[in-house]
Amino acid sequence: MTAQRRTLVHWFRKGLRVHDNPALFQIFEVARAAPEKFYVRPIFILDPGILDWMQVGANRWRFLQQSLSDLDQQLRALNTRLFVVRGKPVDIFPGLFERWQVQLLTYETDIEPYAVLRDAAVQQLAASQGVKVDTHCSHTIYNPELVIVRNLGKPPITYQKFLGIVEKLKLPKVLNKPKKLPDGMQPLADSDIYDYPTLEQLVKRPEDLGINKFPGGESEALRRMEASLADEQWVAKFEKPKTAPNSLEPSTTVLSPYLKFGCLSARLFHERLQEILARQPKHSKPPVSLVGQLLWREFYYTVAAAEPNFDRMLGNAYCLQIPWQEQPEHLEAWAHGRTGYPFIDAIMRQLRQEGWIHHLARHAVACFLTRGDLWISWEEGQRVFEQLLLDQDWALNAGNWMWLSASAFFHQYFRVYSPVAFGKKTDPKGDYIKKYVPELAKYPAKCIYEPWKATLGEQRDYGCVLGSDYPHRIVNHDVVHKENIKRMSDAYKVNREVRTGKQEEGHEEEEEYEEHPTGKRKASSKVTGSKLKHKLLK
DNA sequence: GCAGACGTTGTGTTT
DNA sequence: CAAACACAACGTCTG
Repeated sequence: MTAQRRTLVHWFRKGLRVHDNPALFQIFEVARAAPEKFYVRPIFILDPGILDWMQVGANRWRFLQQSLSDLDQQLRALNTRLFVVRGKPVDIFPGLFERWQVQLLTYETDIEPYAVLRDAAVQQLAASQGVKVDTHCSHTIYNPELVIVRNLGKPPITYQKFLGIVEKLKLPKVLNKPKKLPDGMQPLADSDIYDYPTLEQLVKRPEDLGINKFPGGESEALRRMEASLADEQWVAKFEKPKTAPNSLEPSTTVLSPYLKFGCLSARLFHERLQEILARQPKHSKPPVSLVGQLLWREFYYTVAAAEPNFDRMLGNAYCLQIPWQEQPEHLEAWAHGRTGYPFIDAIMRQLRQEGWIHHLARHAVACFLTRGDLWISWEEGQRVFEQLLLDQDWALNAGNWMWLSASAFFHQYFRVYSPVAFGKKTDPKGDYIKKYVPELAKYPAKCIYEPWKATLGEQRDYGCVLGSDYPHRIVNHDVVHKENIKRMSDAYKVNREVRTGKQEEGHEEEEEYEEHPTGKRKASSKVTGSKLKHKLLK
């Protein structure tokens, strides 16, 4: 072993891939230019600090484990391997920099507040130890910071405005995977302490694991992308609102979990889509097209990059202040698929079992939890999704919850999804319900979406009596959704008054607002300022 | 400052 | 059976 060799480190966080990975690519380029001078160590840090920041359910732990296993395989094919290190980055790096004689550290940038703080601290450590750090923006097609600059310092808050900005930006050059390293660049003396974790090490509650319908990893991501792209007619015609939320097999690509972890490059997927569309003169367009779906992701990343409180109502510049109420029993019923609304319950059970539900299914259950029926804060729903979704993504989860609760980006709060009617359009017989709420399997089409319409005798015949075999509905949608529209109207009025500083005609006593606990997350100092503003709402 | 157009994905009834 | 409309009416952007 040559003692003088310095080490080149690429730090994987998201971006768990070797294709189109500029920060990894850079390490390989530098290494190949002077193979006798360097060792190469691609690392992943199992950071226990992440658990203060977010909840990760068993299915997503498994997805991560599979992604790391695949990543190690990809790297070994390139004549290196994955080095997994356990601990907090700020505790680990000083020792690694020293022991490995690190010369260069590269990583992909991330806009999530936890990552921003973490990375700033690591940058500082690196600087103090003379380690050069290079970062690359490759998780999104467009750099959120650049989009904000091009919109004169503020993120665009409508999709159309966002489109107008990014249409003028140039597209990134998509990279292949790097060429194999020459022999001898892998340090020899490493034991198995850097092996990627086993399933048993990561999944603390194996009883929570559902079927492994969407295995993690770059190989599976690319396979899945190719499968989706194979039917070019389908790609060209794709319109998201026309796909079914309750088909038994997904009606969309299910590439979201792979994009979330960066097993698939959004930039590569975008490029491949553009190639196909160039051959298909008649094709759908954003916001409904497949490219449009990628751009929704970019949109939320851009706005979220400008607001550290993007996942909260308080102190969030984009979020309307709405007096949601704490209702633990209703929340619990919703989260576990026991609302008594079969369509809602089927969706929530599919989510818990499989870790993925269709976008429109998310609409239905999110509307139901918040402005539609239960009047519970979108933050509560966000937390449940955060735990259960394979594709959980900080910016997208928060952004979509604000959208659905009409707290930001979407404002037509009087458009309420019916937990009965919405699903019937694409699954009139209720096959989807029968799969995920099997106790209702014998219910006929005429009442499977509204089992309370069956008489007690019929319920016995169908082998499922409400109140004992399946819950009574916890609210009456026809009644509460109208009350909630009124509440939304009142809340919007108060927000307008705060915004304009004027009181409107016919102003009446406002509902008392009780602050609800925000869980583990500590309120940052930024919250305080807007709490003042929030007081004004009373 | 203001009117009008527009906004990925509502429902239920009428024509 | 698809399209149009009422429902009661939001915020953002543009000219």
